[in-house]
Amino acid sequence: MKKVTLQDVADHAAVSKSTVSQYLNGRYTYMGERTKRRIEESIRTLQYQPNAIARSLKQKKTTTIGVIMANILHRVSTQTSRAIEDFCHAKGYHVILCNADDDSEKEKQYIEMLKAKQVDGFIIYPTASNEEMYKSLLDEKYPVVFLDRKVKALSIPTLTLRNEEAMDWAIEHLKNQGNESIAYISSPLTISPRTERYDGFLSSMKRHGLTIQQDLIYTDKLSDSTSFLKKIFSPGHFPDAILSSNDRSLVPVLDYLKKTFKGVPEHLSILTFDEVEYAEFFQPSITTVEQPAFEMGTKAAELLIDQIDHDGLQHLDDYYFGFQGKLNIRESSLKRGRD
Amino acid sequence: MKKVTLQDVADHAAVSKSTVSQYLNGRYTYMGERTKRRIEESIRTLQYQPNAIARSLKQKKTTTIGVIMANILHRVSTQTSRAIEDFCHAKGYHVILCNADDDSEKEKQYIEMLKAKQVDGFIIYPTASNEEMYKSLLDEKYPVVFLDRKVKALSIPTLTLRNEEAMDWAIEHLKNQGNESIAYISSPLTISPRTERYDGFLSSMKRHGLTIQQDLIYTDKLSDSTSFLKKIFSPGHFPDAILSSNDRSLVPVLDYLKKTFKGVPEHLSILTFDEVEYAEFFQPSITTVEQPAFEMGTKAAELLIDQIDHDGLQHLDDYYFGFQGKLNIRESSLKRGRD
DNA sequence: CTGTTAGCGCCTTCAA
DNA sequence: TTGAAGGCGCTAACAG
Repeated sequence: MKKVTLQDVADHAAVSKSTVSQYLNGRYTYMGERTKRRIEESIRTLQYQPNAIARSLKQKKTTTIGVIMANILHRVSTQTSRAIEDFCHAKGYHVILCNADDDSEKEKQYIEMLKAKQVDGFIIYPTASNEEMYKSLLDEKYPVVFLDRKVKALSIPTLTLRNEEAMDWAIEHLKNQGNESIAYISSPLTISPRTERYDGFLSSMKRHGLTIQQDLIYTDKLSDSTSFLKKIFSPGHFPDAILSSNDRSLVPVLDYLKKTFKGVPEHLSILTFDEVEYAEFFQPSITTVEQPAFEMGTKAAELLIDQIDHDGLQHLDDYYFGFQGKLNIRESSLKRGRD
Repeated sequence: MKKVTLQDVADHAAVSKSTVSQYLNGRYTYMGERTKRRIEESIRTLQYQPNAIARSLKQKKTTTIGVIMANILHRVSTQTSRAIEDFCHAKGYHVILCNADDDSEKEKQYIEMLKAKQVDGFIIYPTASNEEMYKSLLDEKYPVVFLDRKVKALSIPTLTLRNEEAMDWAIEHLKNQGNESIAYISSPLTISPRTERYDGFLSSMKRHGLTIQQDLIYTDKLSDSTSFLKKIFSPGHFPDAILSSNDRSLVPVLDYLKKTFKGVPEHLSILTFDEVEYAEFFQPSITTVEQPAFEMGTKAAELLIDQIDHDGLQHLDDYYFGFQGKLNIRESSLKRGRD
């Protein structure tokens, strides 16, 4: 079954290719009612479907964008990508999703491939070490939006959670609930959300007059965190609370507590960044700082498509868009849950 | 900054376009060492990047596949899509992800758009009512693979969990733990996994000599399930166990139990289809039937790309691929957890 | 109001 | 071993 082309339709309707093309692109202005009808019918009977590739070649526009994220398996990424897809679909764009796993080589490779595919723009969760690549994208006038992480000194719209602010609320809440010594667990401080949260933790602790205890702080590979947990959760050391910098770093904590204490001790508060699915159903339910993932994804797509449609990056007064976190206060951090 | 084309490279290297094209496609066989080197250098200095769109137009191949799923927010879909993406990336393919939300109109629209974009094949979570569309895909020789749901009477490779088998294991396990009266909750029986599980439930109950109590069975919109839950979880009615047909239908159950009993009563077993994130950390931890999502995604991609590469659907002896579920036995279904 | 023409950037015979 | 020419399917002037 051969593909039917514009030419076929033109033949069938006894008009020329360009007339059909006009019709397809809604340039009816000067078209005879009869021609129009004939074309319409030919299209229907031949089951003609335009070839978007050919059109793209001509128009230098693919109505496709590339999204390069760290890992779709992360809940936040999933939600963000869904929001992006929804927005794009509404605007007639398609989304090619790539998982770079925070590997800058892989990221680079993906960007190259997507450029070859002539995508109209990029939404990227930038890795730490690919500034060159990003700069070249800018040089080539590719519309780009960054999500979740900041890359300093590039005029690229960037959307992130306002980490310091959210951290401050978290600390304040913990303090209000009577927690004095607060432990902190995070993956290595390689990307901006982690450093921002960590810095925010330190400064907020200070601001609230709480003592920062270095031996209650862990910022290294989670797979090696057991001895840290063992140390801080031993008699005499027990912190009042533990603050986890994202949903992944919560896992070893819960794991350890479950194994060692058959649950969360009454006198321990838990709070984590990132919303956890079914957090309400934990015992105790877990207090979280939730990112507005849908909002952020939608906004990212909107900014990108804006750039694409006004072809070229428009100058923005501010390239940074901070989003407010939401503190979901649940049992795990409430004083009254524990006396 | 104009895009540099094959022509530019040819000019720069003082050869013709076709020679450069040869070079790009690895047809070195008869190429002079010097020409080769000149081309190499020109490409480098001009930073030439081939235009995949132009190539696609000529070759009628986009190395892009379309994936149409119900909803990426579902954990299983996320995992499957990640597996698909990984496999495709390894094979040099790109993935366009679409969320049809089990809406056959939306699905149709997506398929049309992806056809226009000339994707090389489809992986689809078919909705109930789009047989026409699927048939036309087959007629047009599009490689297609179905995931998770069966559409009868179409020769399309289909991958699903072996629902009846998994259900049988679940029932057997529950029975072994001393559960006699088992409640069942499911969304409306619109797609094959739901009907298969439901049918499996009925027949397995029978086979194990357990009484099926109609008033303990709910197969309707989850948003309306409260009165059902209220009824079965009232004194005198309480079932020994409740079996949830997927992760979504577990939510109202946990929700109700949490609100009403401040947790899961000692004497109630819970078992759900679909793995639940952090299920181990629930109190009690939840017993689940896990789908091998990665395996299924990988296999789906493999089957599809196989079809694409051997262009045209190859005849298979059997178009059905059943995958074994994994029963993750945790506290929520263990007798000893409760006496 | 409609047809002719000339590409978009690349690949692919076929000659040279 | 390399080049010239034609065409993939569509769009966009410019004529007519």
